[in-house]
Amino acid sequence: MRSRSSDDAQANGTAAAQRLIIAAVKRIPRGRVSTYGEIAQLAGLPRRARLVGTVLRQTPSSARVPWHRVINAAGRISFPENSDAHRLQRKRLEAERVQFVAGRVDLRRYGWPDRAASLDEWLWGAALKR
DNA sequence: ACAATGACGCCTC
DNA sequence: AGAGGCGCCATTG
Repeated sequence: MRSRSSDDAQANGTAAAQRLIIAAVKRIPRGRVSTYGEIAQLAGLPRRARLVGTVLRQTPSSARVPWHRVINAAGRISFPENSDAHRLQRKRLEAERVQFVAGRVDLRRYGWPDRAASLDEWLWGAALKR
């Protein structure tokens, strides 16, 4: 009985971290995106943004994890523009109606969870903005 | 065991 | 706004 419940507490050992990260990514709603850092935060692993990428990289496509909904804090896809991975991710996001403007996704609009940088702007948004 | 790498992020210029 | 520098930290060589 490998009582690894103690590991889970800290989620230091990567096995536990991996589980937590995958679970967080699965929560991202269709048509929305999240960032590596945000997912790490949600998984209870602050400061481990890079680990999120590492875990996703090691996760086989058969796991059916919506990895394409994870982008970087700049609102950009973290794969080289001219790579197949980049094109695939962008294609999948656009298929979910996530819009790209100048190769970038507006996190205020598609970001998940809702990041009301300014509750005021979220409430009054368009109205104030003009 | 040590050094390099990277699906990152934040702070400065 | 964009680019560079540095911190973070698990994985790789």
